[in-house]
Amino acid sequence: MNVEKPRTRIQQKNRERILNAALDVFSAEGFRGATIDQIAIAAELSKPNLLYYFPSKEAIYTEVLSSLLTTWLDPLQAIDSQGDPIEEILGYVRRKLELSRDFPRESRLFANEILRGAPRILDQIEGPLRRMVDDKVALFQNWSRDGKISPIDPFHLIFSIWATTQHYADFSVQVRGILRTNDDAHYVDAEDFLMTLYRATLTPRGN
Amino acid sequence: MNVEKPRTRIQQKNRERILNAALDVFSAEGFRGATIDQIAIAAELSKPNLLYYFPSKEAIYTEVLSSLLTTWLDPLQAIDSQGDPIEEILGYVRRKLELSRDFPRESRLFANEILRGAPRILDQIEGPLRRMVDDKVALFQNWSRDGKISPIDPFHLIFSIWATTQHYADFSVQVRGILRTNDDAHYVDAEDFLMTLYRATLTPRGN
DNA sequence: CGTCATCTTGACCATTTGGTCAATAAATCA
DNA sequence: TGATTTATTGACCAAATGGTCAAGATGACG
Repeated sequence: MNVEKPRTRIQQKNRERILNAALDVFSAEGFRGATIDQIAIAAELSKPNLLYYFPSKEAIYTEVLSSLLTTWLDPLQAIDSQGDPIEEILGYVRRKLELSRDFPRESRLFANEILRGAPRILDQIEGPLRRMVDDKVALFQNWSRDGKISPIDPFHLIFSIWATTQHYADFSVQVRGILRTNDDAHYVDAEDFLMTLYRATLTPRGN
Repeated sequence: MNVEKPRTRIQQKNRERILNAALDVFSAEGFRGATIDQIAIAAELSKPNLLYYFPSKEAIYTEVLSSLLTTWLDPLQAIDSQGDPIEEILGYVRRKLELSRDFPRESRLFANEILRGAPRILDQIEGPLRRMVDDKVALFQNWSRDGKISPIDPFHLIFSIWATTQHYADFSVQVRGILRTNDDAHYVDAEDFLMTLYRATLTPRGN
């Protein structure tokens, strides 16, 4: 998967610094809002030096974005068709929420890209992601048919999970402003709430 | 409320055109990504002419943003403490979803502003919005105490409603990419799903 | 140490972009 | 109609920004 070839350890180190700094800046300012200078400063390199490692701002951005994508979509794949339906789905919600808590920069960068119309990852969405969603949708429908979970629309179930979990990263300013908090303590309550929300919805009537 | 004083009808018309064009461009490109030229072209005016009506890009942006804000937060206020608890909350969800469908530009502009850290509306969030949320949270707690709705965390309930409804506007590219759709037909299914989701969660056990 | 490859940077360039201004055109109105 | 106010624009400017380049510094290695 990782086709990179960081020949020297200096290259290794500086590429990492740049990509990390770029994630900081891009996630906070968006692609257009970010400047090479900001990234260079954050990476503690001069601008021409940064451009020695990457040919352009665009190249840095696409590398950050694509390196993020797999990690970001992984939890969905991890849903096990052999496991207990409700626990599998709740586990997915939990993992997505953890992702929001632990990787908010990635979440915001992704959100920003989608907001802008996903110009660079639309094929990823209409390709691999769509296939994986279709796969899980079929699984959910089987679970519904077998009475393991309530008969709800599986597409919108997935959308709602994405929405509710990513909200805590993407809209964290609003969440914190309303809860009057600066730390991540509210993630505990968020998890409780989401577990209740989805358990209530997924548990078939008669249980 | 509207303290504007559009003296002539030309001013009236052109200010409207500019604000509408600005909403188009800002919601699609974000503040930094948008250029005065783009807005001017969209409004079919020359750039200096546009700057005859508004002193700066910033001024256009803040006017668009603030004119949006009241409309955006209104539905929350409309929740009636005298109505049927579950129907009131479901009605709120429905109205928020309609807002996403009918005013996606506004939703995306708002989302973008929050993503960037809400630099221009943080006081609105920590002021009026927070007060309104606190008010409704207290109401929900009363309903919970009286057994009218399930005992769930009212803050996170509100967050989840914001998240699930705005998702359809803010992430519409992703939603459409996965559903293979270009129109708004999926909003019907979305509404069904959300009604089921929140009814299942809010209905107290024993009903 | 000497040589070669890698790394770093100050100076520079072209384009984009927010914004100004003086001059002109179009309304408005006495 | 003529005078005055309002609206419009081409030309222009300064700053910001993405990117280049030649020259020098630093490492790797026999």
